[in-house]
Amino acid sequence: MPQLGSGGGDDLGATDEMLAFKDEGEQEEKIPENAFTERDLADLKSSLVNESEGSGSPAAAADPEAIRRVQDPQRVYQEKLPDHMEDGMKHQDPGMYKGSTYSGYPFLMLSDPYLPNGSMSPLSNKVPVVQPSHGVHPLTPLIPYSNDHFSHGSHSPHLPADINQKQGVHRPSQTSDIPGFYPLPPAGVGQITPSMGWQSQSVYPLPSCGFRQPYSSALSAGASFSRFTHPLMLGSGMHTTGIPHPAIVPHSGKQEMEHYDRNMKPQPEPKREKEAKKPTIKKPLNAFMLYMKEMRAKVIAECTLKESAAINQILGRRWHALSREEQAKYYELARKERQLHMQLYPGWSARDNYGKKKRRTREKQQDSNSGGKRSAFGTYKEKDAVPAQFLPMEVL
DNA sequence: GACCCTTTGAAGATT
DNA sequence: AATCTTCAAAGGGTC
Repeated sequence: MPQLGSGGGDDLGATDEMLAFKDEGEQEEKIPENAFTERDLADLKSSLVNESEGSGSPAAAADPEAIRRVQDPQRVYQEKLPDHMEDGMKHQDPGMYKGSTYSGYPFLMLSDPYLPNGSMSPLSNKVPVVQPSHGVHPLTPLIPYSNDHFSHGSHSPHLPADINQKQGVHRPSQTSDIPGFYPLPPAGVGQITPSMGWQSQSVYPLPSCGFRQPYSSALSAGASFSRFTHPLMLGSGMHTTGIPHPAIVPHSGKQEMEHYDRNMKPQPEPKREKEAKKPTIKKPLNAFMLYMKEMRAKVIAECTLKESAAINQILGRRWHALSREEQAKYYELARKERQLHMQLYPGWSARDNYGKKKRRTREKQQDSNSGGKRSAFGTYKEKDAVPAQFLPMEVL
């Protein structure tokens, strides 16, 4: 999705987090989900086979999602508000955050599957967002340092006070803000209404992918938990500060190890020291990645698919089918994720991981890119895939 | 075993 | 400033 005036340079990457929500009275734009999810798999499979479908493909033109999008030109994904506006919206738009219970960062309210005894929070059953049906919270990666390391002390559900000192890299503008990043709402965790949980919403009321078997949340939950392999649980992903973080990837052999401090010059190391290399710090997950992580198990269960490429296509469509409110939640989670990432690894840059994934066929990627920059039209590689009459003015 | 595929978003790099 | 490139997750498939 193209960023509109992303401009980087934001204090904490706050340019992405909020979508421009239009009038409150807007008709619920959630498409009849089943109408297109029923076709997800069929469409996907056919499209996978006929990957080079023409731009005028009837299937593409008839895609309800596309129609929905183009019929709602005011839904401009890339329109995002700065933080202060976002915050303003939060307060001014109780409907968006469902009764102002969203004033705090949800992950502070998470039940903690990593409790020493493995038990869930007694509140978990009240907070769907905390305990998704399939057990993978979009902020799952945040859990480890949210509870274990943020709950110590009454004031700081955040970072150890000396973290930046240890890092040796300072971002004064951030550090001063740290205490305000994850304010616990006065209401506390117990007052989160189920309505705020997108899991509780009937986003996918019917099984998708054309499969009739109902989605089994129990199965999904079990599957999710069983497949859940968090770095913390694996005993790795420990930050140098002692804070475990999922972004820290232990030396697995696949990726090179690199010190997270890019200010340090890479030094030729003896082979024997390779084993002691520090883990790679991964990029924080963006909103869509969080959404994928959350919903993947569900799609797999619904569609009995395992191929990630196919699943991701479905998820991409579903992502666009989400209401702005629902997407906004993920943008917010992603923003918090980035904030926390920046606090934990002040010297880290996405650049640090450049070159760690070797691309075998750059030409393909260039081709795909040249086919049209990715846009709010998602999987449509060319806008012509959508009849012109459905295209927003800005696209025409 | 490493990379591809596939998605969107963020951020760095390049033009 | 606009555009391009890379990586983040995931797991079956491919080489």
